[in-house]
Amino acid sequence: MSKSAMQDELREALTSDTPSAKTKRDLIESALLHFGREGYAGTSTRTIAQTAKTNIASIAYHFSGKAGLKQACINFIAMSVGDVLAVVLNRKITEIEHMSPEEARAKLLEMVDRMITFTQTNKRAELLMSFILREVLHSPDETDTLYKAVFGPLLDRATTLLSRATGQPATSDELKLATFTLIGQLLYMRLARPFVLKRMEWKAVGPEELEQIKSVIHRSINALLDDLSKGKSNA
Amino acid sequence: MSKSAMQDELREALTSDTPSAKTKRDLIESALLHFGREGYAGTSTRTIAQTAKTNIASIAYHFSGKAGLKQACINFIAMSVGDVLAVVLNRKITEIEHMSPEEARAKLLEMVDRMITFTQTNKRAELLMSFILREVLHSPDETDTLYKAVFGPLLDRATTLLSRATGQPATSDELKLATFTLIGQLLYMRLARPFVLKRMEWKAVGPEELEQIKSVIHRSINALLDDLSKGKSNA
DNA sequence: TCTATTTAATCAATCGTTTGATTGAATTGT
DNA sequence: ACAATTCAATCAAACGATTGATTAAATAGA
Repeated sequence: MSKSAMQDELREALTSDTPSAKTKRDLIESALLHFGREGYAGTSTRTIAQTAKTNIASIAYHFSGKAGLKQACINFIAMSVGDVLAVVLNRKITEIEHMSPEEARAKLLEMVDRMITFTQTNKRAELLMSFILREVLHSPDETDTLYKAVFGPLLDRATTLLSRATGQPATSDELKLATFTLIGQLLYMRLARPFVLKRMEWKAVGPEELEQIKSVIHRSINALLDDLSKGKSNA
Repeated sequence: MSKSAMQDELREALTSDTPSAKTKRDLIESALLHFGREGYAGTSTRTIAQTAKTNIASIAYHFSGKAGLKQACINFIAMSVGDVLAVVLNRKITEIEHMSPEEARAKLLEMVDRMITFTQTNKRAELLMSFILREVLHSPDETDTLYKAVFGPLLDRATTLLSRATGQPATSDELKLATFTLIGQLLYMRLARPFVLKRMEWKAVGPEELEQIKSVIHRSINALLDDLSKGKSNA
């Protein structure tokens, strides 16, 4: 079964209004919450079932065990984040390739903006990021689903925009690596939030703080884009 | 008891050659390994004791339980990483404040270089980063020890260098936030290694790949420094 | 009715911790 | 100086609690 077919099946299984679909949804929702907060090993099936207001045996019945429920969570994340990315990256790569440098830069910054807003303000984003990060930390060799459904397309679009905005070939190693520094900045700003709050003497990240973060990352990315564009003529 | 006093005590307790010191060292070493790999909840005291080649009861005896051993690991990290930083950041802040912009930029890049090499190549660094990240993810409100002993001093030095290199005041929010984007780039490049390897079609990060990473991050940071320096005259 | 789903109860296994016994090296008393 | 005692340290064994999984009976939906 192909990746997208699996996600379509999952989507249908979760969006229908059969009683079984609701139980599945509740279980995934609950598992996502607890896995993200306490980690996989730190979460008991009883806790998951209790939050989902269902019986422990439901986990085995619907997902054939705790491990299956985790995999369902991964698929769910791949699906839902894929939806978010579909909005952000609604343009196909071929469209991007015909953009002017200015247009591409604006699009890239808009995409970065959305990602910052999502990571910094969305409550569910916190759980998703925790879940993904724990998965990468614990099973770095089993991140294929997440890469193919989330990070692969994201990196593809970002690198292509970066290429259009700077005039550098999208195939160059430097540009592909630069994409990581670009995304790394904004993701780290969320991961290290406890340290950011301490350092900036903030109590929380509200609208004002969000704008400050956006401003700094914009400036950093614009500087990098300018420099990479210069490199075009230098090369 | 002050933080440094606690760490001095810990250092003495671990470096002496009494039988108890060796057992403590072995237990912390083992716990660091397993906590970093499988997480706190995912690691059993039996596994820890087995790797440390001692009895399970030793954990309760020396650290009054699993939780105490985790705290000892945190203190150990704060101590050892503090030592690493002491070498990297051997200059006092007052010395930095008398550097020329060129000198400060060179020092900043040298510091970034060391951090990249450490995070990308040091085997222990992988465990430390995993441990720290899991801690930040799971107990964001209990990261005081790590902040005060590791990230606080690091951010202080980096921001001061950034200030000298750009002419911007070290107290400005923009500069303090820029420090996070700076450090975030290189840390993320290590955290997201599974994705970096997939994207770059690398099998591992060897000397050549390390140089490519350094080159890109150097370029990104230099671009940011140039831009922030321009901002001095613009403001 | 007949299948799909939920439920309470129970399973063996593993969890962190505690126990009491044992060791050998200090410390004490004479 | 030497036996008596105390002490820190380690050990195997067992504790009650909790884990993920499973069962068979009860319930719900078509």
